[in-house]
Amino acid sequence: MDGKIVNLRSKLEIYKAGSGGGNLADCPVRDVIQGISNKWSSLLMEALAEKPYRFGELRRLVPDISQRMLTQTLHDLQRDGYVHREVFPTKPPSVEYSLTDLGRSMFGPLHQLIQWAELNHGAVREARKVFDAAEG
Amino acid sequence: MDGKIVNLRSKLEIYKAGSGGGNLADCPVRDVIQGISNKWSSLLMEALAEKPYRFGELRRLVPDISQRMLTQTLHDLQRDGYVHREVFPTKPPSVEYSLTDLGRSMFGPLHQLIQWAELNHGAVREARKVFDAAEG
DNA sequence: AGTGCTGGTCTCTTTTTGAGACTAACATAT
DNA sequence: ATATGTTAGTCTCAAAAAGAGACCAGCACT
Repeated sequence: MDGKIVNLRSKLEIYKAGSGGGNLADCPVRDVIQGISNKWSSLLMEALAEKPYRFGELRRLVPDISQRMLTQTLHDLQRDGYVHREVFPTKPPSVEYSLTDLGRSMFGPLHQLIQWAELNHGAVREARKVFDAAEG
Repeated sequence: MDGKIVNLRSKLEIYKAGSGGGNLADCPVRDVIQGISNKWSSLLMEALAEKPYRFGELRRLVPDISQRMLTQTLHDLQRDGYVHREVFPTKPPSVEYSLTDLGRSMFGPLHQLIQWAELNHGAVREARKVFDAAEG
């Protein structure tokens, strides 16, 4: 019965959940989603899901990210608890980035979305072509 | 057997899929993911998954989006084939936005991610608190 | 004649991102 | 001994994107 209520609940309620007044603006779900909805997060998560990487390896793996944005995105992913950063006292020092348990947990659904993109990028590209042709 | 090969394939390969030289830079999957990895797309998809909305309704539903970004995000979602835009010849004219089949298809995995965020935003917020306390 | 509603566009300012030089400490090559 | 490369960044400045808010046309209602 409670389950029924949950099912009937408007999907938007999930976005509002936890913000008493039904206010979308300061919503914890948005807060979390926006942390991973940026240009580089999903790509770096995808890389680190494969195996841990060092800073320079990631830079070579993703050649069109700037060093500045790589630093910053990794920092943000670490702050949100998805990524673990470990410094090894080699000379010169090396830093390894790996997914935490929380990161692996989040990567599950993220990977579903990436797989959808793999299967459907043809449809999306076709839609764009049609749209661009129609408006000029 | 083919399934085994797919399973063994590096996860990053999905991101590279289709770009012959293994080049991540112009990859169709990135192209699609970046179309929905921006500040407002997932929120508007969530709203339109509930039911079709008119422009002004969306604006009131998401009070902190600027009119300019609402126009632009809806335009981009329409271009990628997720959203249908229909103009009704009322006075003044009204415009209704709704999900297409492709949009509903994409919303499946997206919604999984949003649900993850709902379940885990506590952990993320806690991680941020710990991180911020540790570095000052 | 004035006001309001519609779904936008235009301009200006602030924020975010990108490109690239610069750092320090050590290893290796010349 | 001196030059060069490696590491993981930071710093500065330019370019792009986003936000704030004025403005628009067409019509209804008062």
